[in-house]
Parts: sequence; C-alpha cells; structure tokens
Amino acid sequence: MSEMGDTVDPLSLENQVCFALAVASRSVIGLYRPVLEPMGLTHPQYLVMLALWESAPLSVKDLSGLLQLDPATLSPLLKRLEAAGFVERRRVSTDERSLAVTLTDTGRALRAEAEKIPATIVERLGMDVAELQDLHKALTRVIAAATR
Amino acid sequence: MSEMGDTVDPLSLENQVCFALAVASRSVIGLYRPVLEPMGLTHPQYLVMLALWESAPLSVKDLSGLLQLDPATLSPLLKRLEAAGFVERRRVSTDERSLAVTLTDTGRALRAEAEKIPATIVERLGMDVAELQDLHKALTRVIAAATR
DNA sequence: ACGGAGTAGTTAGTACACTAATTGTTAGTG
DNA sequence: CACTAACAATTAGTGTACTAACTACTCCGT
Repeated sequence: MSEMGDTVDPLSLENQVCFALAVASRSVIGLYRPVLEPMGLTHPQYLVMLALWESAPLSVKDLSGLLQLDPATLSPLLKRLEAAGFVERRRVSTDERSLAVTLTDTGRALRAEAEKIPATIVERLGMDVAELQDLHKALTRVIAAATR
Repeated sequence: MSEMGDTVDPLSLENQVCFALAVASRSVIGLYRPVLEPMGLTHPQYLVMLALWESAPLSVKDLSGLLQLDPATLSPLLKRLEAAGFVERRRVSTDERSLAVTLTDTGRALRAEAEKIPATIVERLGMDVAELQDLHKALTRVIAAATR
C-alpha cells in the first residue's frame, strides 16, 4: 500500500544528515564569531585554549588527540596563538621531538573573559539546555560510530 | 544537597556542543572522502551536485541560499566543478548579473554513481536509520535557532 | 655502539569558508 | 532621462583542514 508520499529521495539535499551536520556546525560556530573576535580568537583557537585551560601543558600530539585535528592543522594555529601572546611553545628537554604548549599569563587571564561565553551562546541560541544535552549525546554517538 | 559530582565545568571541552558539532561534522565528512574521491568530488562539491541534480539550473545566489554558503566560497568551487567537466557556467541573458549553473551530460551521468552513496555511508556508520532521523531533526532545530 | 624502525612536528600543496572590497548590471527615483 | 542605490558575482586576504613528503630525534636489537 505504498503511496507517492511515502517515497523519499535518498539524494535530496534536505535528507542528508551530513549536510545538516555541516550547516549546523558552521551556523553555531558563526554564533561564536562576534563573541570570540573581540577576544582575538577564532573558534578552533578557542577550542585549543579550552583544552589548555583544562590541562596545560599539552603536546601537539595531545592536542591532536583531544581535538581530533591533524598535527599539520595545529602547527600553524599554535604559532598564531603564540604570536598573539596567549601561548608558549618549547621543546621538551627529555624528548626533543615533543613540543610543550603552555599558557602565558595573558593566556591564563583570558579564561576569565571566556567564562561568560557558554551562557551567551546558549542565550543567543534560545534552546532548552535539556535539548542541547540530548543533541550532545546524539553527536557523541555519531562521533563514536564515524571514528570507529 | 549538591555534591562535587554535580558541578559541571561550563568551559570543559567535553561539555561543548560546538565542539561535538565540529568533530561530528568533520568525522562524517571524512567517511565520505574515500567514496567521493574516486568520483572526483569533495564533500562541498557533492552537496552542490545534489542541489543541481534536484533542480538545475541554479544561480550562485540560489546555491548560496540552499547550501548556506557564501557566494565567495561557491565562486571558485564552481569553477573547479566546471574544470572537472560536471557543470557549465553561463550568464543569464535576461539578467547579465546572474550566473546560470547547469549540468553537463557527464555531470548528469554522475548521479547514477552517487545513488549508492547514502546506503554506503549509513552502512559504514552502522547506526539505526531511526536514530539518524532523530539526529537530523535535532540538527534542523539547531540550524533554525542559530540562523534566526 | 650503531643502524634502522618508529615517532613528533613541520612544510608544501590543494580546497574550503569567511569578511571586505571591487566590478559590472539592473532598477528605482527625482 | 540621469543618477544613484541595490544587487550578483568575483577577487583579495586570512585562517582552517586534509594528504603527502620531510626533518629531527628516540629507541630497540644486535
């Protein structure tokens, strides 16, 4: 008893989860832009700072694992963070291959600024915190499935 | 009666929805890469092709609206699609400002190849279709909230 | 002690993605 | 009709993001 209305085009743009993911990611990051820009950070740089505020020092490899980003992406990003004065890069004396990324005083101080950000974003999104938590759970499952 | 375990750090990396979104988006797009690469497409190019298969011709402005991408991003992308032979770009005679992007025979033929992709990806993800539909709905709500 | 395998980061090259400025075209108003 | 505001697309410039190739260092086994 299938009718016309039941048939779905698997190639239609609006049915693509990958498309929804890409647009949602770009849109939400766009919400951060006006908040981060006055602080002198891009969104990926903000994520690096979050990681460092949580547990500095970290090596490029550590950050790569935490943020799921290629070392080749992080390398120039970290140089820009260093140029901005938020971070220091120093080779580890016990293993000269490894790079210890640490926070400067300025970088540490920036955390106080950043503390307002999550609430600001949630407010601008205007969504229930519960709904966001559900979404976060769903995204975590997708990440697990995709990186398996 | 709040305990230590109840307190959440709003700046911890793992609590960030924006981070989960970014990683999920990159991870899922990464799943498409080995499938699209032999077809000669990147993921954004694939999305443009989806839009065109659905309703060519489209102007840059149309595509910009549909894909939520800046015209400045699409302009070079479309040139690459033209160079690859999938697409043609021609000014509209009734309005010389507008660019009509149409499919070539090769571009149209590519659709048959692409028809296998959604099933392949869902299979590689190994997630329930129902769960993906729920996620899609949640993402649509976020997009609506973020682009309001 | 040393030579090769493996590891950590960087560099090169391609392709998005955004903002701001530019070019060319159309349309609206005095 | 002229002229200006609005519009469509492109270009320039910065910053991700990926793969592949490369450098420098460590570790392991003989």
